[in-house]
Amino acid sequence: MRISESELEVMKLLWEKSPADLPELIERTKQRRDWDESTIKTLLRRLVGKGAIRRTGERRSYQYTPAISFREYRVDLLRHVAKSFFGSNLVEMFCFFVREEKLSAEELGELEAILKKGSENHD
Amino acid sequence: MRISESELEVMKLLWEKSPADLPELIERTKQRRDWDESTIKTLLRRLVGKGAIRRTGERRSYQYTPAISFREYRVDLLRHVAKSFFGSNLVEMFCFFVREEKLSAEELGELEAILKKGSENHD
DNA sequence: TTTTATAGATTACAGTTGTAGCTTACAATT
DNA sequence: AATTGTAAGCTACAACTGTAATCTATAAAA
Repeated sequence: MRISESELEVMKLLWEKSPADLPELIERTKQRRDWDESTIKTLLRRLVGKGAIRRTGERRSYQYTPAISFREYRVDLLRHVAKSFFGSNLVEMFCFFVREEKLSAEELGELEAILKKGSENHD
Repeated sequence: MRISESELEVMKLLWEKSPADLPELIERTKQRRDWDESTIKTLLRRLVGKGAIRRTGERRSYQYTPAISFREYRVDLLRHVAKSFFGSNLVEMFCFFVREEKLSAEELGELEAILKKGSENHD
């Protein structure tokens, strides 16, 4: 189930806060994109069609909720990237990142701390 | 300059080895995708049009070469993902990854080593 | 009860993508 | 010189995307 760029914008609104109804989504969209209301309606409809969001409640006041969580989505996305561009090798992807992104000393420190905490959960 | 999924397949061939000419690309594509030769020609044409690959040499034996390196492409991609899904916060993206991917102890060790080496380049 | 505002449905339309067929020009072969 | 194989060019066409206008039904307002 592929979610397009524009559709993602709507998903993000819902991930930030849901359920939400149309007026609310229209309102919150205005803060970031200059879309006509129709556009939002179309995107909602397509997302419901794709099964990416669920619609509940009564006609005229439907509530929209994401059907996949932000967490899931991000996990899948990173896995896809890892698979598609790093031969599924997560470590390689990390290395690449550290190497290319020239993280600051603080950032590197933070990461080390994270890793340390991570290892504690193992033997 | 957006490169589509199918186009990426062709880019990957070229990133692995280039310059390459059409017969070679057709041959190498057969190993992974069941595409008609026409499809490859179309994708090449579109990629040249988009400026993603360069064409040199004589008509009838053009050589194709990527115009962006694999490295650049991956950097841009990861930055895009970081920006679009982690508020541009690379560290957060890493954390998420470490947290969600349940890396093995060895992998975590590797990463720590990498980070350590990374910090050495800083003061 | 009539009017009005509007959520949601339907239709639109150009650009992109996935996938491929048909045409042309020319280098190599006969 | 005639034939042929095939890069490269041109055309095709349906599905998906980005973006929106128009229509319809109904809850709220007057």
